[in-house]
Amino acid sequence: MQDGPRFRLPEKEGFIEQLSIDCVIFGYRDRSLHVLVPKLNFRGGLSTLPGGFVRQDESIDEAALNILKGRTGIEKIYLEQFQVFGDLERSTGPFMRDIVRENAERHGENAGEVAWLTRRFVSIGYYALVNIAKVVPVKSEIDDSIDWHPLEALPAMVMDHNKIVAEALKALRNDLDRKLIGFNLLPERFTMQELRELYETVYDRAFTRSNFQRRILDLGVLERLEKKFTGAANKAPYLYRFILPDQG
Amino acid sequence: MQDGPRFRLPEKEGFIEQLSIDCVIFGYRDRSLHVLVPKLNFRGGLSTLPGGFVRQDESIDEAALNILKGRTGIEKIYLEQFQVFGDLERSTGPFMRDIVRENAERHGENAGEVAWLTRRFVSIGYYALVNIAKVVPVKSEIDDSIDWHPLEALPAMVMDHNKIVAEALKALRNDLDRKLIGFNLLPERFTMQELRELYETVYDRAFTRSNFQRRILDLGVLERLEKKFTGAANKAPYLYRFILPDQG
DNA sequence: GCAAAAGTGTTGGCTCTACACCCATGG
DNA sequence: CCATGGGTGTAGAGCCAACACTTTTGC
Repeated sequence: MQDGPRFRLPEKEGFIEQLSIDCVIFGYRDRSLHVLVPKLNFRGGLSTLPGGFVRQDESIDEAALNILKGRTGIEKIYLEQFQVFGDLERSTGPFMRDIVRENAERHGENAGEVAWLTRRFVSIGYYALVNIAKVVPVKSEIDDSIDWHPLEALPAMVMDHNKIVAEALKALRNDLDRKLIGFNLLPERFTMQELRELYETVYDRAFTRSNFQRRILDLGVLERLEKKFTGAANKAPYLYRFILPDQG
Repeated sequence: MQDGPRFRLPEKEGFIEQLSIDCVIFGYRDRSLHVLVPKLNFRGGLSTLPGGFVRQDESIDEAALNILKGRTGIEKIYLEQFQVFGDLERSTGPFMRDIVRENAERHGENAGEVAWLTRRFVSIGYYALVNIAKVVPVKSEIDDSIDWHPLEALPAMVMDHNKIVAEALKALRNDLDRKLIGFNLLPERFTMQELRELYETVYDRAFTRSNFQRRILDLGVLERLEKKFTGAANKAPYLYRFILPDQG
């Protein structure tokens, strides 16, 4: 993790007002899906999803990508827009107001400059899939820390952010098989067992080893590579790599 | 169709800026999906999707519902948020600028008051399913007319609105079977043939009559009602009605 | 009774699942 | 040569599509 410069809330100019982006960054480790969650350096140490705003000169996808790059250090990242959260009640919590007030106290600045942050926001939800081993989590200027949390043990987050994660998981379950995107959660080369365990984790159920292998290989999107000799007293498994179905 | 009062573009106050909603209203008639599309009363008679903005005191779902009510006269309407359109290029067309200029010319008002409409907009796409027979299309103040257009013969629309319809259709195809929502496009009571023809229209392929009937009835969501005597020299079909799977 | 369309039953093929079997690996 | 885990083959169940057969209706 890196330390950012002195904290400063973003300024109003240059952003679309009352529109935000929240990202659910999924990683996979130890047979658990993990979510990358920063903890704020304000009282209570509240957790929030990594998020941001949309600049006037970038598309919403670019905005999401920039947020994701900034938090993971990864350039090419798989992301999917899955839902917009626009209820009235979602922003009425006291937490943004507290943040703005505390910010003013700390820096002796005019709280009015960032008062726009306390307004109601409509937020576009994106989820991202990353190879957890390649991520170097980067905390932002307003974060105390940023860590991977297993889905089963997420901290309580501000506003509706826990609900956003739940919806992201639904979307992931809906997409994983149809869009063949699971590979984004694994290293470039992986064994069939690793892939199967990933599927079992996402869908929270067992897949018969032999049948899973056949089903996946029949898709024709995996290239078989060399064997992986683990030193264990058993047959060495093959490594596989994902190859795109023709079309560049 | 009704005539609104004298045309006036909406004013900035009270809305979230640079955020809009576009609705793809699907109806079904003559074995074709139709979309309700207004034509603007400005030069060229451009067509656009029914749309609107989000008031500060309403959720995005409420905003979409209000737009839909206003255009169809229907209170209870099935709608689904399916995608956000936020590319930079989408709003760069000249058409909104023309509308604002023409409005100023017509009413001798200060174009600056509605200049906010010429800015970049991020738009939330909703699709709605309605019983076409129950809809009384209502044109807005800036419309010349509003009509149902078969999907195969949509007019060219402004900005990316044709693309929005295409994405709405994809979403509908993805949802129709999974969510059992096709009934929203039909009258309350319908024959199995009508339902099958609807499916054939949406998916643009044939379904074997007998197998379709079995598959649908096995879902256990249809109530069989009285027979429908058409006067034709053949067996009278049953009418069916959709019943919600338990839970109120 | 005949044509037309609705409703029901039956057969065959395809797919998925469970499970058995063989193979490689290192001790 | 044995224990362990990976890869492949096979039989059975379940699902789905095609199609045949029966029933109903009005002339």
